[in-house]
Amino acid sequence: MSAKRATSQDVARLAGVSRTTVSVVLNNVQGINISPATRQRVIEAARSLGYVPDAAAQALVSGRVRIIGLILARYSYHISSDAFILQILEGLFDTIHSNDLRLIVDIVNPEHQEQAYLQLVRAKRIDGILLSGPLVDDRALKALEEINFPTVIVGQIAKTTLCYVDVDNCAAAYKAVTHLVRLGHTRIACITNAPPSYTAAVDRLRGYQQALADHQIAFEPTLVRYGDFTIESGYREMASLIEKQWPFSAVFVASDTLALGANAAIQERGYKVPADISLIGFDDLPMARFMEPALTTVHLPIKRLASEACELLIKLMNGENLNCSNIILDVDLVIRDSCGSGDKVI
Amino acid sequence: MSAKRATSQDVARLAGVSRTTVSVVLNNVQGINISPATRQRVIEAARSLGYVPDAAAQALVSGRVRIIGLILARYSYHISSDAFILQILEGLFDTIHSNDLRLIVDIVNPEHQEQAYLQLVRAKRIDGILLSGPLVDDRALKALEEINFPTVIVGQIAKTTLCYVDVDNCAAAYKAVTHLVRLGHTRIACITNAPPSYTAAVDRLRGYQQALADHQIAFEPTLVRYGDFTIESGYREMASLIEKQWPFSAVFVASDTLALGANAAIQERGYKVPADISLIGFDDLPMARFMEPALTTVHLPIKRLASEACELLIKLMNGENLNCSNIILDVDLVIRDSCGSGDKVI
DNA sequence: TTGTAAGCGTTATCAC
DNA sequence: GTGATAACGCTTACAA
Repeated sequence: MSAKRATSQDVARLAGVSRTTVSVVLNNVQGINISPATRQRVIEAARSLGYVPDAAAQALVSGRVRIIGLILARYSYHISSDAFILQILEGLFDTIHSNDLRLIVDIVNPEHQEQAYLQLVRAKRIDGILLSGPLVDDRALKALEEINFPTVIVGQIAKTTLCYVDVDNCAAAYKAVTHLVRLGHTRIACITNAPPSYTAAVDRLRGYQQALADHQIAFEPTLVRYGDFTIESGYREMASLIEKQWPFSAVFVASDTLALGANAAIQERGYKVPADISLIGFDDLPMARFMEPALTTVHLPIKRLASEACELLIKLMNGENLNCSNIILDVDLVIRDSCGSGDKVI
Repeated sequence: MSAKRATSQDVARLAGVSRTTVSVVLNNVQGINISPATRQRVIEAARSLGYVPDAAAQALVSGRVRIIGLILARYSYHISSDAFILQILEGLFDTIHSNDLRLIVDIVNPEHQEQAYLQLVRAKRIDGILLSGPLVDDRALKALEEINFPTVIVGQIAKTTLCYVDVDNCAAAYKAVTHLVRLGHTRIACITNAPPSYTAAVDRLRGYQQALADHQIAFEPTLVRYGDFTIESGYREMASLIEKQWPFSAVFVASDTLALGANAAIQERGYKVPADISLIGFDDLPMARFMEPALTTVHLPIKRLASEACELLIKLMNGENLNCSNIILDVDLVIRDSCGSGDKVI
């Protein structure tokens, strides 16, 4: 009884009409007049049978599955400390739900994503794709472009004609470092969020360098370190920075996640933040305000980034041809307690 | 050209065989002998055409979609600070991938989850369901039980015959609080991870009380506070605890997320951890080791919880009828720097 | 060994 | 206004 699902046939039978009528009524097809009585009977029958159309059958005939793919390009062992993902999810669900869509989430290794998510597209498992994370040159992406598959990138990526939604990483980093400079710091180290193969990392580093240059501070290559998305890398690179004994009084860490690790490295070595070393982050994750000390950082509107991306994608899926209408969101500096004056150098 | 997907018909034509043969070869159907030459030709044709079977068509005929649903019962504004979710995801993907499955993620409001995820089941969008989070009494869950739909709960839930995978929350909390007692603390406060309507919260509180009782420490209702999953609630309840001036020297916070907030509340009020107040958490999230001070906590094997749950679910989906074979994983105390001796009471 | 034909549950096109 | 009928792309008895 519960075992056998009701089909539109069953509904039709119960309502005493044909399957066509059931479909027309339930999908609210315009331009066809169904008598209110019949309409009512069908709706009633559908409800009493607990009828829900079979998604596969609908997909087969309509060509659309009403599922969006969220592809996270991440090393799988990174995801558990990547709070970014959570904000994307939170930003996505409202839009997803209000459009009666579903979300398939998958993770692909940034190094060999070949085919990985293309398979979803080829099997017609998704109608559109949201790509997040450090995507470098990628053949699969090229394929998406070629077949003109609805795709939006959350973040950025070198040379592509695909839509993206992002912040201006360079400008954001510039803001952060300028804040440090204004506080009087002249020896400012930098720990990137990721290796230099990732555009976001490069852009943030560029913002750092530009801020330095615009304030007549010489760029010291020895003061920059490359992180790799993890808290651990923030800890490790900060420790290395301290050990090398190059004098500096502040650090721009291009990710709050790494800043958490950096903060621990500093304090475990007996230095105080911000008295000895000023620390500025990037992202403004929920935990930033609760770090000890509360982290000064650049606020990224990640949830909005995600929902804007999703809405853009939906337009694309509806066939609107907005070629490459990218969206760049603004960022704000959030000043808390991790930055002090730059009159002392360790 | 790229526009039109190849169908099994196309492959058959190119290989000079029938669609049946294509299906048999590509699905590696046993018991049917196909000449190696033919087999090779089919495979070759499929590759050269970039043929991937249409998932909807396969689903329609096979009755299975090869998709698992991960349902997160959360208030949407909680998810961005719920690092738990990330660990679940990380734990899931390996199993998902190696079984050629996909994952639909959805979030439902714990208060009215009616129908929300049942719709996925009814529309046959998923073959099995993984439920995480604070699930209270729930009609939809009853429905799943009735139709015997493959379901595994990550966590626990009152009165259900559904499978679950969890830790012994009570025992884990007992371990944490006993650690505090052994350190000499006798005035131990408690902040739960969630309101008392959630089983995990109640179990952890019970462990706390039991540890107290077993060590002849009187239970003080005024020393317990209820959190609500968020960092903010940890901060708020800790602040309230301090304000009330009830003497205590240690706090058991039944969630690392809340412990982060609690830690900030303590330090912002000029108290030191652990010199003035000892703090012990629950979960051992990746960030716990990097808190200032590094947080002593109970390690929950969340990734394993997730992968075990997934494997159990796969068995269920394969029709193995292991009725209610629950799995309870062990937890370990992780001693770091947030607990000191209990000889002082604030 | 390979091919033919039926059917999965919808939606959509037309006559009626 | 409503109801047959044909797709959609695949798997699988069954026949050759």
